[in-house]
Amino acid sequence: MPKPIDLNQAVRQIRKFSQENKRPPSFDELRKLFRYKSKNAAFWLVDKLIDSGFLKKDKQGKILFDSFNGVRLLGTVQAGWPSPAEEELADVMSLDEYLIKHPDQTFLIKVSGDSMIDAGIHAGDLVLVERGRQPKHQDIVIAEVDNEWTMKYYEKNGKEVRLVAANKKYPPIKPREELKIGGVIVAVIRKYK
Amino acid sequence: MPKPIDLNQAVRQIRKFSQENKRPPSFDELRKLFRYKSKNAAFWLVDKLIDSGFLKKDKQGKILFDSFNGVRLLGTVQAGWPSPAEEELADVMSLDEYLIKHPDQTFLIKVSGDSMIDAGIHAGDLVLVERGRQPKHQDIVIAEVDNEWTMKYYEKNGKEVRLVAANKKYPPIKPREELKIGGVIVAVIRKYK
DNA sequence: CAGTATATTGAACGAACGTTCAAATGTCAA
DNA sequence: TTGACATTTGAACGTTCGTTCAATATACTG
Repeated sequence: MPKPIDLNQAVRQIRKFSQENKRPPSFDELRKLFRYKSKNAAFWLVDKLIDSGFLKKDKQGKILFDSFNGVRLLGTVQAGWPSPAEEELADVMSLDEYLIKHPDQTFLIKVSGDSMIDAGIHAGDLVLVERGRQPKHQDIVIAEVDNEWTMKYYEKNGKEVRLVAANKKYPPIKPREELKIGGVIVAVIRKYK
Repeated sequence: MPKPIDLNQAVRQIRKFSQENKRPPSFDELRKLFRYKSKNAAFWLVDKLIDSGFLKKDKQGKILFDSFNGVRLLGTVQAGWPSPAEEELADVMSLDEYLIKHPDQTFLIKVSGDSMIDAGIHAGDLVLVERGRQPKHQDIVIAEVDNEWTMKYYEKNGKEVRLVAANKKYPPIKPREELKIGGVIVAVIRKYK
């Protein structure tokens, strides 16, 4: 038999194509990518990748790449750096899909101020905010207090609701009238450099 | 003239299709999506969206959606909640593309331990690590110290290199021999719930 | 060496693709 | 009412699409 093909590398090439073109390749584009002379060789390759669970096809037979935008998810810091073999097997995860469940109701907002500093949320961080969701006890919310918007812990004991900053400088707030909640923080993102 | 179409809503529908199908729609799929009877109506719509800068086409004429995975990027927390008009105009940003410049060299690792707690990096957070990059002064790196991998600040004064934890509990380390750097932290991600 | 499973070629098919053109529709202003 | 313009229809074109089939090449096994 001819030399067996490296499925992992094939997937990587297809992922690269998809990232660059923002869409999965067609079979003829795959033929060029792998330097086949026949389109059917690509067809055959894709079938093999599907059998191995790397790819899918949609109803029209087009290649469906579940998460061509993403990073490999490895173990923990302590585990240190994995071997190349482990790297290959790592799951690829799209941060967008992982963090954003409801794209229409989710926004990215830059943090200013230090009211949540003890929760590890610094000025300059980005927070993913989902609006229109009912906050639960100890969720971090964006709320309007005295005509100003801030981030606070949402604390509910029985019927009493308090807004608590993660910073001793700021006292807890018991909203007297209606409580305006802009949204619930679902994630924090800090980018360096 | 017939009633003008809502470009913003059109873009939103196309984005939704792209998210669900992991690829941009074809013109015939657009026809169905907008309930046109002629494929050319969709063609015309796309032309208009391109003129307005919402879309592009690639060399093959296929619809190219720059970031159909993404969130709308709004202002700051203090600015509070924007009006619907502002929401429409907000830039859509893909977290994957924003955070990951070199997909092949970037990994997601779960943080254990508290060595970087004062830098707002908690146990359970995810860090994006880029390998094979030369760390600069004050970068956060993953390094091997005494056969253990940890996160530390990389500090370089002249020729002397130190690894400093963001936690007073741990003393700075001056590596005696070679210094094994696993990678440089480019982002921190914390997901709630 | 022959046998066999894997891998690749080449040609062909109907369907879906992006694109074009001419014609028809609706709606507002004059 | 009419003219001007924006939108939609419908049909047609060459091209690329996913898929199929038969034939061939490759490299390991017995």
